[in-house]
Amino acid sequence: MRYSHQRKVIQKVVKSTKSHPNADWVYKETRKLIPDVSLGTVYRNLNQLVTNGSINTVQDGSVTRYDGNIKPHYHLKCDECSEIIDIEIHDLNLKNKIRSKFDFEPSDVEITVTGTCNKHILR
Amino acid sequence: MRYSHQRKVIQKVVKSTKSHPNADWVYKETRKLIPDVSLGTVYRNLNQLVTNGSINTVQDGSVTRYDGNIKPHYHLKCDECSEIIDIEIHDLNLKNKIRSKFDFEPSDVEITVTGTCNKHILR
DNA sequence: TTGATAATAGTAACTATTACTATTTAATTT
DNA sequence: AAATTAAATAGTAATAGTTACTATTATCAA
Repeated sequence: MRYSHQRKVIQKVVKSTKSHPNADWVYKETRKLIPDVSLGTVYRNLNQLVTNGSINTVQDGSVTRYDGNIKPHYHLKCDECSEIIDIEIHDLNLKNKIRSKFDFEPSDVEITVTGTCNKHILR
Repeated sequence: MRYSHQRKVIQKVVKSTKSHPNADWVYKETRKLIPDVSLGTVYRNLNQLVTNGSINTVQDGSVTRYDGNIKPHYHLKCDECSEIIDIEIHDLNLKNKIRSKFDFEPSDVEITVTGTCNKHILR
C-alpha cells in the first residue's frame, strides 16, 4: 500500500473522535482539510484502513460506523440519544465457554448492549 | 393492525427456517405461495412483524436478516460458510455487570461470535 | 350491505456503497 | 534528476437494499 495524503488525513479524522462516525461524517470532516476529496476516496480508504487493522467498524443497524479504537472492546448504545460508548470487560471467558459448549472455534466476539445511558436515566 | 393473508404467509415463511434469511429470500419464498406479492409488501410486513415482536432481526454486516426465533439467544457466525447458528447461554449476568460497572441501564444484549463451525474445523 | 380505512401491487425514489475511467501522484529505476 | 510504472485520485455512473407513493382492493365494524 502506497502512501497517500488523503489516507493519512482520513485516518486522523477517524482517530480524532470517539463518536463512531459514519462514512458521510468522515467525508465532511475530511473535506474541511482537503476540500476536493471525493466520497469514493473516503470509502476506499476507510475499507483499506479496516483491512489493515488501523481502524474498526461498528455496525449500527444497517449503517456502518467507524471506530478509531482498536483495543478489544464492546459497545453500549443508548436508545434515547443513539450514542455509542466503548466499554472494556475482562474475564468474560466467552470464547472458552463457546469452544466447550458448542462445536465451534471462535475468533471474534462482538457485543452490543442497548439501553439507557447516564444522561437519560431518570432518578 | 388488520389481518392480511400476505402477512400471515410472510410470518410462516420466516418461522419455517432457521437460516436467518434476508428480505429477498423471504420475497422469493412468499412468491411461491402468493405469486403476485410485491417486494414492498414483504418489507412492510417484515418490519411490522419485527415491531410487534413476532420475529426478530439479525444484522449480518450491512444486510438485515430475519429470525423466527423469539426466545432470547445469541449468534455464532461461521467465517467459512457464513452460516448463522442460534445459541442459548444462561447465567451470563452481563446486564448486572454493566449496570454496576458502567452508569448504564441495559435493556437488550446482542452477541455475535464469529469463527469456524463444526463443518469446517480441520481435525 | 355499506362505509371507513388498512393493506395491497406496482412503480418511483432514495440512501449507502461500489465500480469505472481518465488523470495525478508516489515510489522505483535509470 | 529524468523517465518509468503502477497505485491512488476526483468525478461520475451504477448498483443494492430499502422506503415512499398512489390507485385499487380487502378487512371489518356499524
